[in-house]
Amino acid sequence: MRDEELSAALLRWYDANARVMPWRVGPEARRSGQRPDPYGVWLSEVMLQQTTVAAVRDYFRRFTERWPTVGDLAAAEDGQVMAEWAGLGYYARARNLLKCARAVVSDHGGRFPETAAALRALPGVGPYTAAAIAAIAFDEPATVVDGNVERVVARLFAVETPLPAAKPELTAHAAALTPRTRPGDHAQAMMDLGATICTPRNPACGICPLVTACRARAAGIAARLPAKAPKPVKPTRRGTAFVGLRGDGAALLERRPDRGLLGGMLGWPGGEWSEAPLDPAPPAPGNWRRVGEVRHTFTHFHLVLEVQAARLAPDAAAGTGTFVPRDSFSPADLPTVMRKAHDIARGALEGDGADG
DNA sequence: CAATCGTGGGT
DNA sequence: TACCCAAGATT
Repeated sequence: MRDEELSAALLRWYDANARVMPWRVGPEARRSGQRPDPYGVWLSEVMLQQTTVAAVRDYFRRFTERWPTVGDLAAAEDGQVMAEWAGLGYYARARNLLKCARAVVSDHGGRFPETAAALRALPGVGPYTAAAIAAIAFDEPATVVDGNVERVVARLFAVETPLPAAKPELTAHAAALTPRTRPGDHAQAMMDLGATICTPRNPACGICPLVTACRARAAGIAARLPAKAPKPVKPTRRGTAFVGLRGDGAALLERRPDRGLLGGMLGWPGGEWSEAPLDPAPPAPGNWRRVGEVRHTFTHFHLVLEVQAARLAPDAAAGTGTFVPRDSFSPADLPTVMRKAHDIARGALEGDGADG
C-alpha cells in the first residue's frame, strides 16, 4: 500500500472505532465542523504524558470544572494547582502547566498559539505535545510521534533499530504517513490503533486495518518491536518521614523545593533519601515513635521510608516545616508516597484511642 | 546523549 | 514478585 492508502485505511478504521474521551471531538462531529477547545487539548495532552487514559480522566474532569479556561488556571494559586495534581505524578508537569497558562495569558492574549513551532516555545510543551495540539486543535499537518506511533511505524516498516536511536527513522516514517487533510484525526487514529490493536505484548493483528501492509507481521516479528535498550537496575534508597499531627487536625508539613523529586509538592519533614542516610532530627518536640514503613518505587530507585508519628501539643514549635490547618489540608493533596506515610501514621495514632 | 522525573495497572 | 509499560519534557 502507498502511504496515502495506509492513511485512508486508518481513517476509515478510526471513523468506526474512535475511542470516546472527555477532551475529544469524535470524527463525525469533527467533520461537521466542530473543533475541540485548545485549552482542553493542551491540558489533556500534558496530563497524558507517560500516563494512562484511565488515570487522567478524573483529573481532567476536576481541572476543567475548577478552572474552565486557561485564564482561570493562570489566575490560580500555585499550591491549589499542585494539590489538584497530587497523585498524578511527574510534578514538573504541574509547575510547567501553570507557567504555560500564565505565558498564554501574558504573551498571547489568553489564546493558544496555533502553530506547532509557536506552541513548542511554551513551558512543558515538547515536540510531541506541540505537534498534537497543532494537529488536533488547529488542523496543522504536524507529525505526532508518541510511544504508540513509534510502535505502529516500527512494526509497519519493520524497523529493528532499538529505541531511542531509532527515533529519527520512526519520525520520518510517521511524517510520510501524515495526511494534509484530517491530520488531527490521523494522529488520534494512530494512537488509538497503538492503544487498542497494535499493543506492546500481544498485538491483535487479526483485526488490524493495516495488517496487509505490515512488514513486521509478514516477518513474524511484530510482537518484539520496537526494540528497546535494556534498563538499568534500580538501587534502593532509605529515608524517614515525620508525620506530626496536632489535636486540632493541623499537620506539620513542608513545601518541597521546585527542583528535583516531588518538586513543589507538600511533604513530611525528614532527612535525605539515600542508600545510607544519617538519622534525621525530628521537626518538632514530641513523643515520636516508629509506626511502620512505606515501600514505594519511583522511576529510577526503590524507596523504603520509615514512618515516625507523633501527636503534637497545641503549642508545639515547628523547627522544620509549617503547621497546615485541617481546613486547608487533605491527604489527597499529597504525592502518593507522602499520602501512604500519612495513612500509616494516622492509623497508628488513632489506635492510641485519642481522636483524629 | 543520558539522567531525571511518579504512579497504577497488567502480566 | 518483578518487570513492563503509558499521548514525554527538561537539563
